[in-house]
Amino acid sequence: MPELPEVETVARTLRRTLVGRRVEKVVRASPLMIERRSVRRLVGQRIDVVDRQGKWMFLRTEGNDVLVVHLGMTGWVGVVPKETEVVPHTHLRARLDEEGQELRFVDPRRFGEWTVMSQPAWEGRFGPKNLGPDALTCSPDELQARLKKTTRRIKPTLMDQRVVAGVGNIYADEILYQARLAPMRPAHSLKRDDVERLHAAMVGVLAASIRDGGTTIQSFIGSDGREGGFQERLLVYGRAGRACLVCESLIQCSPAVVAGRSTYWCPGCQPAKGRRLGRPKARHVVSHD
DNA sequence: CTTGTGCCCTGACCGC
DNA sequence: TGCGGTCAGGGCACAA
Repeated sequence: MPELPEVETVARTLRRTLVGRRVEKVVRASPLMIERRSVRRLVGQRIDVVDRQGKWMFLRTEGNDVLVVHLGMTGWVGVVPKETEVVPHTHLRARLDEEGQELRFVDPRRFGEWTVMSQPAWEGRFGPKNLGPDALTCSPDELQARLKKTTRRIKPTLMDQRVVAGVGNIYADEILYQARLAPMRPAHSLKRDDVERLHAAMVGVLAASIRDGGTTIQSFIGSDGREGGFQERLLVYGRAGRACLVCESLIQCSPAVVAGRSTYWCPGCQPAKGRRLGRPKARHVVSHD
């Protein structure tokens, strides 16, 4: 469930609590998720930088290695006092040079990733061919150029991390709703003003969620132990059968738009291609300020 | 190229 | 109270 805003929330906490510290000793590393060679490469290294691109975190060490962290669905990473209770599914405990502090990685579902690799290996795996520009900093022009190249529907395209990095199922629905675009519209059919609305909605929704510390639906907890607040501002996700807050049409839910993934949208505000949009409403994009 | 399916995995939830 | 079934979904492999 962590998407860009949740990962950014975690990254900001790690910049405060982990950057500049050295991993002195790994107390425990579960072979279920963490390779021995990753542990070997990490021990003795200082974490210098926490980068984030989309849902991926890249922690650079002084030895020019990269600790790749993905939270998957249920991942949690953070720095805690070593006495802190060890919760189930804690896959890594590492002692830091800061007295009594421990770096921990927890992931019940094990959809996450925790790998230490060399810089060249990192470049091979996360080059521009494999991971698109971060959704927060992708320009409207770049977004349009990327959407133009494919006949796929806009929702799966937006969720394709090679196209733009950071948007998952929940935010895709919120973004398309605010942009008044039907999720099944072919990506290459979007006109300039469609893309401009899409870009504004994408940046607006993601930034608003970051300000709220992310969305906590089932499980997301920040590195500082706090839940997010954006779940209270979701306008379509999870609202199937309820009235649209703008036009009062019933919110639809279908798993058919993206294979196996639930998709929520408003048939009134997000008409399929061919139907004209209704009278534009100045306040359609709900302000999160 | 596209779409669909299934897998990984656990916990929350629902109906009986 | 308990038990089995279903669902959730990020990323990926694979088939059509």
